[in-house]
Amino acid sequence: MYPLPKSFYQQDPLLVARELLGTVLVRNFGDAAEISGRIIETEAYLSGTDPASHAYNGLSCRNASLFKSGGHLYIHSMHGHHCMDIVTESQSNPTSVLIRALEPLEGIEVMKQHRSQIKLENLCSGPGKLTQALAIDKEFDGIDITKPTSPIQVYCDGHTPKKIYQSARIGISKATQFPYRFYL
DNA sequence: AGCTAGATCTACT
DNA sequence: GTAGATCTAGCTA
Repeated sequence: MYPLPKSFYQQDPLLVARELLGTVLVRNFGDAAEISGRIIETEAYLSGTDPASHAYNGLSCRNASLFKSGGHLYIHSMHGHHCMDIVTESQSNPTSVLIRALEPLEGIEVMKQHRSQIKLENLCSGPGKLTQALAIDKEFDGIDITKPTSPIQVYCDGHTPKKIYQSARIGISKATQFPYRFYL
């Protein structure tokens, strides 16, 4: 069980999206409480050629975190929910990986409280659901998750996925043909 | 100040 | 599977 290093995130988002599957996302509250879940669904967003990316129309106030280096978070709100991206590559390449779904591991009772839901499969099975379950909001936009003090970390625990599926991305209106979604 | 788009969720059928 | 609720940033006037 070791945290993924900064160099891991500074690679191609398509590779990072695939390799993140099966790793463990940990939400640390500073005290004993901890929530974690295994990443089971991701999507890659590219720069330049990808009209679906929030970076496509250039730098603005809301997407500034996308223009940081790999290993930072990009949190954006929409439809009354928050979505969480991990930024990939470097400042000159505003790419990222959207975390779409987790399999709950630790802190399931706390997740249920955050979500007002009791069914396990409803806790983290969507980008807006998992941010709510882990109590992630705009406060976390732009933080560096490779720092040991970060309240959000991603660990590799040696788990290797059996089979990785790939398909078109979900919930977008542009560039829907690119198969940049990965899931277990 | 008003309008729209947007990487969604829930409850219901 | 579908409809309706939901919030915010960014744009236009």
